[in-house]
Amino acid sequence: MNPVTLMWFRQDLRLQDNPALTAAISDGHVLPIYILDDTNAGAWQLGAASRWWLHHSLQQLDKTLDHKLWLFQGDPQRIIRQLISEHGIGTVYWNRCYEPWRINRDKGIKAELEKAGVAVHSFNASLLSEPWMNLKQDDTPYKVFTPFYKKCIQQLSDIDPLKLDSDTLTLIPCQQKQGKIESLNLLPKIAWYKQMEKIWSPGEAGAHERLIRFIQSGIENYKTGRDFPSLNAVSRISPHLHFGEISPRQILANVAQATHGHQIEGQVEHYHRELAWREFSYSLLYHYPEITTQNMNRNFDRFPWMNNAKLLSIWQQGKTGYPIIDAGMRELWNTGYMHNRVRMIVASFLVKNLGIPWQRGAEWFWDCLLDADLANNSCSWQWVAGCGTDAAPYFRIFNPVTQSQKFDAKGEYIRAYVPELRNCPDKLIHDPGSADETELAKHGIRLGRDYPRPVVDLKESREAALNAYKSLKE
DNA sequence: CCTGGAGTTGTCCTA
DNA sequence: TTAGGACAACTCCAG
Repeated sequence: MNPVTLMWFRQDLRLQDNPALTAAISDGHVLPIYILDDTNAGAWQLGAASRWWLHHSLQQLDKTLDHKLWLFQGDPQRIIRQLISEHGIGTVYWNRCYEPWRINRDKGIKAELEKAGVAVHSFNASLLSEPWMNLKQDDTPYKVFTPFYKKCIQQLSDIDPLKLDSDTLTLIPCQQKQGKIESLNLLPKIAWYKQMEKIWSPGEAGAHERLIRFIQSGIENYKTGRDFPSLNAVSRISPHLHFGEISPRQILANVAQATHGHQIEGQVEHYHRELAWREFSYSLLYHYPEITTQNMNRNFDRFPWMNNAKLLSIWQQGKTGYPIIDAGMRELWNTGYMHNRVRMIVASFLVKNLGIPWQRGAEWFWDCLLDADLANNSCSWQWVAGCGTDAAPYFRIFNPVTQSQKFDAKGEYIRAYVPELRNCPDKLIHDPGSADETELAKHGIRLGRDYPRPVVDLKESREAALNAYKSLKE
């Protein structure tokens, strides 16, 4: 009789290019499980949007596993211990995760299992190179992106994804009660996700469809197009990537194959850089786990933040009176996503114009983003706030009106998410707060009633931010 | 250890 | 209208 092996799915909800699964199959009959772990996650339990995604992603995974995915909720150590004793499992397989709390948890589980004579095999399924592999010559981690990127590219040799022949897959069928995704209660009571259902297709198949769409139209204009939120020039693959429905290796291989001979190396290179940013964030998180809450640059610990709860709430709701900000925040709320350019603008606004600590922004994104990812979220917020290692200089403060004129000149993005400005002419749409009120009235907009007045003065708040940063030096 | 060059994404003012 | 420089210094990284 074949031995039973345990395949523990985590952030790798796919069958193809899944090293742990491939290894588990070659070793015996596979018992595939997923565990919703709210026990060990602390402050980083899955946000509401991520739960919606996970629900559907698990549904898809279960389908491709012939409805044999076992689902659990609770502390994985206890659950796995019990499974091993009930099913005589000799080996456990998983792909590595890199969040500090998951690393600690997994270490504990591995230690217990090995002590009990159960073998544990873990693999890299979600990064191009392990965080402890891509180091400087002196074996310390990189703190600056560009040299990290150069090294990262040099090390890329083998990007051939693993192929899985599903005929070789022999799965242990689960009992009725362990097969119900509904029992995980991942969906909210109020169905605010209707919009998301229209836009997104969680799961492995959806991930590949999304990538194909990007390769067919998007990547050929990626380098410049990626800055314009109304264009479809970005991949929108981040939530798929976060849940491991597709691997960076698969992305690279598919992009390379599809663009070969198309003479768009410059565009492809820029896309590679974005994947490398993800690697960089994971490297930073691994080597400096405190970055999820603490300033990398500790000088910022003395920063005179305002902590205005009312302003935070106005920002969250997208009612700041600056249309590009409000459009971004409403895109986030309604679709679980925000275009990268707009993420930078709204983040700069929160931290520098509203004077609110980056952690508050990171928490909101964590709850609202379908692609909420601890490494990317923490590093990106620190970058914007200027307290990261390789951060934007402090005097680089985005002006939401200038950015809007530059990257959404015709207001298409704004109109898509701020319906009350739909009839506002291009000339006024970027900054209705300083427009002539009789002029606005002609287009049916009364400030303070149809659309909010600006919550802060850009010039004043910019000055205040610059002074606050200066005060760090004293 | 020393040295020189470089560092994702901007804005504003002046000439 | 447009182009160029100031904004600050500091740390990182490779040679």
